[in-house]
Amino acid sequence: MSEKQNRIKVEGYVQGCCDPAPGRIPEAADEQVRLMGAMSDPTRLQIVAMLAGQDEPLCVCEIQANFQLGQPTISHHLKVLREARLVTWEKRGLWVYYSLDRTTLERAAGYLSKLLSLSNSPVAIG
Amino acid sequence: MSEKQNRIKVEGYVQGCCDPAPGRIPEAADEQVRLMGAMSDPTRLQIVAMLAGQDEPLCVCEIQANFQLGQPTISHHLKVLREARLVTWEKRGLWVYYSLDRTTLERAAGYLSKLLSLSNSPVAIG
DNA sequence: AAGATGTATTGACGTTTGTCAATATAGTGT
DNA sequence: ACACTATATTGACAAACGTCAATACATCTT
Repeated sequence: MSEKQNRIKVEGYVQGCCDPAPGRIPEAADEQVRLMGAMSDPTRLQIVAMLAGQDEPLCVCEIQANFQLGQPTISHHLKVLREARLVTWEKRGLWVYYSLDRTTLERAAGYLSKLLSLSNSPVAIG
Repeated sequence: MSEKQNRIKVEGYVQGCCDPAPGRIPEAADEQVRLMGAMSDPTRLQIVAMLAGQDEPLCVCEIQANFQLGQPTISHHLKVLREARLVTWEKRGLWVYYSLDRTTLERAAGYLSKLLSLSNSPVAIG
């Protein structure tokens, strides 16, 4: 009554050795997957970090000047960040200015923190 | 003396319209890119979330039972999480048990939080 | 109206990624 | 020794991704 031995045989061959879900499956966290994906490229994460360190928005060429990448590539990365809602943009004349969408980054940071706090809550001691 | 007009012409054609780095470029955050990459797949993020909600480690088959994916695919995702040091593993008899490496997840959460706190510090009000 | 400039879009191409089927490895029980 | 089981590894393949060159679009200047 202690060891793991709940294998289930169906019609002679093994269907699966263990029960599916332990506790509960946390929701799929669909948005979080997209956020992590948006930040999983070195260029994009650095753009996010650049914008995070800034009070004023940055125009595309200012951003581009920090990388050895062509302008279309930077534009592409900015589009990914835009679609993930990690940045907002605003057109002023010829220039387009990007800034960090802090509420979105807060959701990402908050999600990871929530995961960390899921199971180190002080449980029953008796 | 106010508008953006610092284009630099070199030998007749434009070299770049803007100065490269504003403030400072935050370090490349190499590990963070790998962490985000490891969590940018729905299956892997859900595995992380599952482990986060658990006090006891989970064996591979328990994890697999929550997905409609083959065993080699789950094994592959676990390998990615292992290499990112987001999980630790331990072999007990036939089974391999995985648990969350909280210190790594803390670094990821901490990094995002640090980005958020970069520029909303109370600055000069005069 | 015409040229120049900042940015976005398109299309192409090589690389990486997620998945599976097949196989290998290691431990268990008979 | 042999069958069985849990997990990892390998190889293949299609889909997604990062990058660039070329082009389009929008705005400014003259």
